[in-house]
Amino acid sequence: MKAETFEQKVKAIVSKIPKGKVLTYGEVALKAGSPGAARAVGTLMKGNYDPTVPCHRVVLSSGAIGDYNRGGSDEKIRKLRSEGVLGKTDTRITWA
DNA sequence: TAGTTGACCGGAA
DNA sequence: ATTCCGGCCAACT
Repeated sequence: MKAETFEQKVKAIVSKIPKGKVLTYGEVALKAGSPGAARAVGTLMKGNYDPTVPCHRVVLSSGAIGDYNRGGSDEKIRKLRSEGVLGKTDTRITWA
């Protein structure tokens, strides 16, 4: 076995996020095997973004968007609206 | 090895 | 409703 870093695990999980859906950092961390490591997830993202990892589909559990290494929250929101996750004027995630 | 940092989370004032 | 605080985890220096 090899000791994979969270970076590898998180990347695999985030890349598995279906289109039109978003996960929170806490959810990703939970699936990564470490519940509560939401900060660690963000830490890895900011230093390791990948074209195969739609990190723009990862948002804060509070409903906020969070930051983005590719154009700020504005670009991130814009992508989420393109996915249909956010409304045309919505800038926050809304769960049922 | 230990210390610091950070795209967070949740509760309290 | 907004703002402040502490806590959690992993990576970086």
